[in-house]
Amino acid sequence: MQQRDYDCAKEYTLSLFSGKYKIVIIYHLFHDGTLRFSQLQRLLDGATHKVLTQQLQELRADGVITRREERINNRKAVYYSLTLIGASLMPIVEAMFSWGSARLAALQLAEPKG
Amino acid sequence: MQQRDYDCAKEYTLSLFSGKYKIVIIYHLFHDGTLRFSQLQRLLDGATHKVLTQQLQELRADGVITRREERINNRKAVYYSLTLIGASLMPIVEAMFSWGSARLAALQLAEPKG
DNA sequence: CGGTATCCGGGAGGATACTG
DNA sequence: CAGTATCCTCCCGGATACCG
Repeated sequence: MQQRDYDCAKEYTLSLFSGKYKIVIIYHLFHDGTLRFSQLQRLLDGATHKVLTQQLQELRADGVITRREERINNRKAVYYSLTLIGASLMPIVEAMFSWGSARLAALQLAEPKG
Repeated sequence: MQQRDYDCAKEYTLSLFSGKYKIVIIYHLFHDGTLRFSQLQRLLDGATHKVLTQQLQELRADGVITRREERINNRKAVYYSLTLIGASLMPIVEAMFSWGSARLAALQLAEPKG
C-alpha cells in the first residue's frame, strides 16, 4: 500500500481514485476486460508514457489491477486487468457516473448557453 | 461551476470530492446538520483558516452546500449546510466508507504488524 | 513495446498577518 | 468570528530522452 494519510475509510477509498487517469483506467478495464499498455494509452489520449506507468503502478500497489507480462519474439507485451478488489469498486464508479450525468443534465437545463 | 476538465460524468462527480477536506465536510454536514465555520474548523483539526474557506467556497460554487450569514451584536456568525444536491451525494460517500472499511479490515488481517 | 530517469512548471495547500 | 492577501513549499503531471 502506498503511503497516504486518511482519517477515515472513505478517504482511503477516495485516494484509490485520486490520480488523473485512475478512474478512467478502472472503467475501461472493467468494460473492455484485459488491455495492453499501448491500448490503454490510446484510450487515454493525452496521458504521457511516464504518467500512465505511474498510475498503473499505484493501482497495482493498491491491489486494484494486475499486470501480466509476455515476451513474443523478444517483443514485450504487458496486459492489465482488474482484480476482484478492483471490480468491487465498480458500483461506486457507476454511481458516480449516474450522479454526474444527472447533475450535468440539470445544469444544462438551468443555464443554457449559446 | 468552477473550471475543471473532465471527459466523463464520473470525473465530474469525482471532482466535487477532490479537495483535501471536502468529503469530510460533506460527511459532517450530513450527520451534524448545520455547522458554523468555527465548528467545522474544530472538526477538521489541521485545516487552515484559508484552506477551509477555499474548500467551502468551491463546494458552494458546485451547489453542494449553502452559506448563511448572521450578525449578532456586530459579531458575525456563518452557518453552512448541505443542499439537496449535496445530500444526494451521500449514498456515494457512504459506499466509499463501507468499501474502505471492509478493505482496510482485510488488509489488517493480511499483513499484521506488531 | 513498455519502463525508467531527469528536469521543469503549475497549482493545491500551509503559515502568517491584516480587515470588518 | 469569518474572510482575504501574500508568500512559500511540495508534489503531481508533462516533456524528453534513454534502456531492454
